Amino acid sequence: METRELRYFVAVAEELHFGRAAERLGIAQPPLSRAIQQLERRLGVTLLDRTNRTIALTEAGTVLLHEGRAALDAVEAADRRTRRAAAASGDPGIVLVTKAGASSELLPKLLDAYAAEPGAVTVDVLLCAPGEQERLLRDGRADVALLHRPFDSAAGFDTEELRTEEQVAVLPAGHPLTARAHLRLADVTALPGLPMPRWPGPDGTYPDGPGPRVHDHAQLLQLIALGRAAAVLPESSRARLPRDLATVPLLDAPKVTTVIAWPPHSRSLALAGLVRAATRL
Amino acid sequence: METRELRYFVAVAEELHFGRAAERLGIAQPPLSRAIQQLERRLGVTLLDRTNRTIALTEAGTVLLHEGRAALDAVEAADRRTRRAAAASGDPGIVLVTKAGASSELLPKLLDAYAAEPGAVTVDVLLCAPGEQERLLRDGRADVALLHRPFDSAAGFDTEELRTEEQVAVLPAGHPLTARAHLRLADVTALPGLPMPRWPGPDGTYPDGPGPRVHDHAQLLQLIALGRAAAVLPESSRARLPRDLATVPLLDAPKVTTVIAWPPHSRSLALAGLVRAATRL
DNA sequence: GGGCCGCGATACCCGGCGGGTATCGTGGCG
DNA sequence: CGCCACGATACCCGCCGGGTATCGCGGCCC
Repeated sequence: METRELRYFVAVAEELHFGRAAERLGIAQPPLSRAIQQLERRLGVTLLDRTNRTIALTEAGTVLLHEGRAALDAVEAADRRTRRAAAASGDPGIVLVTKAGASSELLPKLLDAYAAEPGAVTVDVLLCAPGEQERLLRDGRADVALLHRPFDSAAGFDTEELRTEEQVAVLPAGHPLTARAHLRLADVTALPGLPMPRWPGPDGTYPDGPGPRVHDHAQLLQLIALGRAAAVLPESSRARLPRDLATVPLLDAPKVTTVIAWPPHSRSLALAGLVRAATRL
Repeated sequence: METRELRYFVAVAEELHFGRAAERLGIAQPPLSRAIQQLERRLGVTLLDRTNRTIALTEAGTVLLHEGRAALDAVEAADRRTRRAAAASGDPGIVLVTKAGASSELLPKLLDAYAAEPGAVTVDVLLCAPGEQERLLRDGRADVALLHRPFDSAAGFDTEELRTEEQVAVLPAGHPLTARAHLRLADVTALPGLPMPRWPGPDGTYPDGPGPRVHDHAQLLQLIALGRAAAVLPESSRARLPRDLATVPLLDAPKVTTVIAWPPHSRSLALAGLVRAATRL
């Protein structure tokens, strides 16, 4: 199976429309139809149910969509990491990715601790939207990530736990609940007029619900300040909250564990040094 | 980057010889030379140092060899799992792989416990040589594995720990040391005339040393019975040892943890059921 | 209910590229 | 010093990936 075939199939499976998929791929529709047919013939498997107007994934097609995405990520990672290894030979810098707005106190400590080690290389920090880190790590744009379980999934990576912390409710300053010494999750998840915001899932779509749609930390904070939302965040994020927001400890929110994660087959000495520095913090 | 190019490069990088690599790939040597040149040009990276008689991997080439193998495994897994999903639609059986000769009491219990669950599907058991399991799991020939840390690496998989056990020394019956109530690692690793056997590494080559080369459990047991080797094995393997072998508890050997492992992006309900059954044992 | 439209499939053509054979250039080694 | 081993180059061919034109068909709107 060639990566070109995989790319084509993933495009069709995601769009469920040959025309749009072809456009996305920058080719015409007929070659795409033929390519998918050839793929099905070579696999000996029906991937799409064509009901002559619309198409749907078969069971096998669903499997190939998932596995194919993972495979394409792996190929892309091979490409990118090879390029980087050649470009930066002499200074094989590390790219660390983390959620924008998170780990605001841990990250500087980690960077300082690692920089003090003998033989430390430069560490580029990449800040990204929540849920994007795993993808960057998988497809080679990053070498190591700070993840926050249980929000982020560390499946498929090697990890070391760095710290565990409680969560707090974040509310507009002056909200009645800010007078309370502590809250329970149920108190904040169903506040009238202050719905919990919705984050996009791994596929880029938003779940249904009343809350405003957000895709980064700054957006979220602004919405809370405007009195349009409430949120539950790890207590370490308190340090970087603007003054017009208030926090209240939560008694029953799940704890958040910060982990450092890297692709399991990494062979980089520099990465090993960074992980060592992290675990010693 | 196409998988064809990756396959070609991996072959050349492993053989370090264009002629042999071409033979292995079933093509002639000139197209292979050209393909590698094209790959290098497209990546903008030198992958091989050609000293006009012999070739060596550059730094970037080493990276591409590792990442490329992983990527090829992922593509192969996509192919195989798709075929299996289509072929066995209706009975999407599970393939479980474990080291031949290990987990001899745990495995039947697990299979029985799972078979008793409602909705259980057939589980095919695949026995393989030590160190092969990870590869089978990665390239889609198996869905789930029983691994034994620290011998097997569970890097890149999701796991659940099932049990932890001590190790014992395995010696020919009648050997003087079998009279002792317990031993230390140092007592058995440097026995005159009874060297520890050598296992092949992930790349198929054997480390240097005096011990005989073995590649499966049965071989190992026969060599011990012949008085040509000693071994250190988990105590659960005692149950299936032939009578002409004796075991002595070890005080300072690392404990062995049996884990059930599966690819992190699995979506199979049947697999989830098997894992649940395993954790309840 | 009929015609139009949207969408996937088919037909056919072309150019590029993957693969083959023949041969060269050049170090290493006997 | 000359042969040999090995990678690179030159050149040719056939296939396949991609394009345009068109068909078949079912839904939908008037």
